[in-house]
Amino acid sequence: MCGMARPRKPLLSRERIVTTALALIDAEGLAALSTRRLAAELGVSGPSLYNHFTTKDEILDAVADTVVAQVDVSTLATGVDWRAGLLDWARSYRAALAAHPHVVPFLAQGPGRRPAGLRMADAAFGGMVEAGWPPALATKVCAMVRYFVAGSALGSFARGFVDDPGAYDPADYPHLGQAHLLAEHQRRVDEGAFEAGLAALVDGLTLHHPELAPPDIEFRPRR
Amino acid sequence: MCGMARPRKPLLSRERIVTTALALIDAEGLAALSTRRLAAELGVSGPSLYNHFTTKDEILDAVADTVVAQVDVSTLATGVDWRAGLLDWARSYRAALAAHPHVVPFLAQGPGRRPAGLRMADAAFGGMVEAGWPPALATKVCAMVRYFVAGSALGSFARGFVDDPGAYDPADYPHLGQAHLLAEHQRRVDEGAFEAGLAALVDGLTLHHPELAPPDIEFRPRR
DNA sequence: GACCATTAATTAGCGGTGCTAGTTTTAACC
DNA sequence: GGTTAAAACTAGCACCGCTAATTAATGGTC
Repeated sequence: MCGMARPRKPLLSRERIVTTALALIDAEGLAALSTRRLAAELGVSGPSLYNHFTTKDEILDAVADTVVAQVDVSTLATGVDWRAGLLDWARSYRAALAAHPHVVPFLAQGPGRRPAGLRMADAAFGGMVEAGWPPALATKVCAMVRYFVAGSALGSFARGFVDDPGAYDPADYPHLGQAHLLAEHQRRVDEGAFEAGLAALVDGLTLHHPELAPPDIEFRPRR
Repeated sequence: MCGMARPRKPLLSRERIVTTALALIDAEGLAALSTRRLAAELGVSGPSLYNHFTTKDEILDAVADTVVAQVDVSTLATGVDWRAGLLDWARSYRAALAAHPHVVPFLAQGPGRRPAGLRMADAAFGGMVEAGWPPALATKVCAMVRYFVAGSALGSFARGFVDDPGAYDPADYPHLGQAHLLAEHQRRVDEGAFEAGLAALVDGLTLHHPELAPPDIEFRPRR
């Protein structure tokens, strides 16, 4: 009779499902995202999700794409200064991923056919090529930025160590006496390492490809 | 009577469980590792595993530790040339992780209390400090190497693109016309990007910290 | 050798999982 | 107005991590 069949107005939409799923993943991790749990969060009963997505993986794909869609690639398009474009892109890329670290393992499978990931790849590769990088090298530059960003967003380095002064016995690990202090400096350590590594990467690339550097950059060891 | 209780010789051991689990993960991915499936692979019935590990996560921890135990940190201990130590460590680190990419998301949660991970962290940090790096910088150097290595082992850049000439419509992605060709050059692209990025990283660090460079290194743009 | 706690296997089963099938009601279209 | 499609539901399957209770062999102690 009235067993809650099709409602007057749809209770679900792809967008609502995706944003709720992302919130749940952020709050409780990838493992907490089950179809029943997500449906409960949406005030709906289990299999209703399958009227909007054919598979749980498809939901995850959509979640991943909305995360990548937050990356700002505008500076890459200027085409004149690849260093500035690369720095801005990498920082925005990392910010987007680090805001949702539990999604990173899924993201790192590559863009595949996800439109936001492909738009980013297109902008990054195109920007490097237009700035003068030969295509084969531009590919590698994009790859190494992805490596560095994904690795830094995948898991905190500092929080990988336990916050327990007795955890690291000096007899076993003579140099880790201060390691338990890392956790409380997480942001400083992780962001500092990312910034220092990114700067080293870009300057190393500049050093190895001086023909692409704008003429006003001078590279000498500062002694 | 004889319903297969305790056998004459133990059928399982922690080591056998771990190596079988790693093989299963390598062959079919993390999701394929279920306790029942692993037990079947070992010729044993389900819950028997819990006589040797208290939890599935504990099995995964042990798997992760055996992967990290493959990393060679010997060059880090020489203490004189941090550049050579860093390069050797990073290459061995990447080789160990890339041999088992499905374990990387788990590994990237940090060493925690896993002994092999801690031995590696101790050797890397200690090696940098002994080579002259101030501890705060040595920490960041170790972190950025982990970022780059984990990111590069997490998922192939090249195989992230679909091997289908029609997958990337030039109207949508004007610069991705050749992207479908990446898959067949996977090794060359991924390893080339890793090597180029690693070299850039190390040379960038050398550039930023000339006081730590051995005197025979000359850094000038080669025009 | 008798005894006994420990160990390592077993089966049964609980609550949770992704997903399918089939049902019911409403909306949208011609 | 009648038909088709859409969007919710319930029931249920095979699998999941893990617990409990059972059984038999081991290793140590008197």
